[in-house]
Amino acid sequence: MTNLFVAKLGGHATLTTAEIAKLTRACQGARGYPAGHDLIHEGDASGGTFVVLEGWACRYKSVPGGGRQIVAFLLPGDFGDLHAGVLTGLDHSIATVTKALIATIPAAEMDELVTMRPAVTEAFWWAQLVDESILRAWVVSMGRRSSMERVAHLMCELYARMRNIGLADADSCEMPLTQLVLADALGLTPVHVNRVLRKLRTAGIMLLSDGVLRVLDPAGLTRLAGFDDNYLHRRPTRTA
Amino acid sequence: MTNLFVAKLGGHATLTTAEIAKLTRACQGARGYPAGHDLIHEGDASGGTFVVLEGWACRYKSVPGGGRQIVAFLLPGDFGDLHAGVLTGLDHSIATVTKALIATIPAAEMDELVTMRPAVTEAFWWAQLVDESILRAWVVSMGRRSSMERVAHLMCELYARMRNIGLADADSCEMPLTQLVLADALGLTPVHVNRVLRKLRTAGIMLLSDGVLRVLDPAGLTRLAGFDDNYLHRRPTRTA
DNA sequence: CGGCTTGTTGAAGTCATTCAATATTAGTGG
DNA sequence: CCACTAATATTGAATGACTTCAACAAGCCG
Repeated sequence: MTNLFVAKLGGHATLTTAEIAKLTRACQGARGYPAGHDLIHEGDASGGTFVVLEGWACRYKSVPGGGRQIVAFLLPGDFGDLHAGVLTGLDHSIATVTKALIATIPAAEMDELVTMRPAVTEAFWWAQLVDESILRAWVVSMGRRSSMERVAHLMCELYARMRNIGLADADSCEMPLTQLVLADALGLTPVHVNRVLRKLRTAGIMLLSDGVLRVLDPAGLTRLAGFDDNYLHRRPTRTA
Repeated sequence: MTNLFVAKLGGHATLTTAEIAKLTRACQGARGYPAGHDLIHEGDASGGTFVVLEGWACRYKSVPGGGRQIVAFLLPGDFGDLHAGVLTGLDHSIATVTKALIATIPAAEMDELVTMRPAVTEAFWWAQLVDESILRAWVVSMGRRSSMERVAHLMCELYARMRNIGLADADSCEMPLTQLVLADALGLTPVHVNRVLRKLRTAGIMLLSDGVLRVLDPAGLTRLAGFDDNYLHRRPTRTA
């Protein structure tokens, strides 16, 4: 199986064979974790960068009162904080969502990769900017979309991202999110997520069950969500 | 008056005199704009970077149906997208909130600044990461806080940021936001913003009027908001 | 098998929206 | 400087979206 981390970066900058080798090697020490496992916790000093090789993870912030708000999903090929060496402490936590295979790149090695190789630097910049762009889309969803539109939009985002890394079929993909996790991500209650999913199901728009998303009416889903994938910035400026 | 853009970057990396001069010079061609003026619009190819020297600006995304969601406020010293040359098109718009003095740095010049000078690069990285961190805090606010907590949290954020750039008094600062703009930022209706502000006023917690925020009960406001300023990452890692 | 997590549904309540009307302020032109 | 107009602020009443509380079903793991 190809390394999706390297593939992702390589898709947005022309990497030399040496750079590819270096990035691949940095992922050698990957380790498996169970679902729901905290990789790093809010307040910790950041000791490195996590790269998700298989499975899903998420960033989240705890809220006074006991709950949490998920602020991003990390899919295979995505990585955690590059904050290492730049910011003081982590302002959020990272946890696995499913059983996952995670590589940990030490801060020093990461620094070297990011600093020394212009192509790699650019690829990281790109990834960082896309992350921020997704975050802006989340704010829009939370602020201006109804619960149904919000669910639809998240499904569109995740399906598009899965497709970008070759992990989606024509009208379905893995979506290993419990309704509780969805609620944590969407700013809704699990109960309401359940009701919204039922509505989407009975409306013949989409179906989420057993960790699989099936899109029954792609055009309808996109329209409902008000989804436009341009914010995922698929294509790089310079043609490889 | 000092250039807050240069001051901000200088606060997080040790800049040489030459670098300071270069950054300052890049802001020479500043221009005034009226309030509510679009500096760049969603979908445009990004032609440079905006630096806010005086006044306030915001990033926003339009939503199908006519409204908009503000996703960030740009205070004096803040700058718009560094996306130039990395991403395809802009996924959001930038507009002035008040009458503002804005410098426009051409993409080429920006590239040179960002790429050639390690200290400047690092400062930009830092600023970018803080922006993202603020965005995460917004998602948490929208997802998990009541309208009153949300207003309180935004006031805390903006007051803290104003203080960081030396534009706040002990218990008050400029806050040139209409209730309509606040509503666009908080994902609420203007009517409800009005009611929340009244509640905060009659509770003796804070007072927002005539473009000025007066914090009557700092501890109470912070507690209500669940505000912890560590996500603004005030201090850099390397001691200057 | 038994316990735990996840999913499902109903009924009641709350928070924020919507609609609508009026007051206040600010900006503009005579 | 005043009159006029538009933008902003304020308040009430009714509606609606989502939450809360509660109960139960279904699947999964040890």
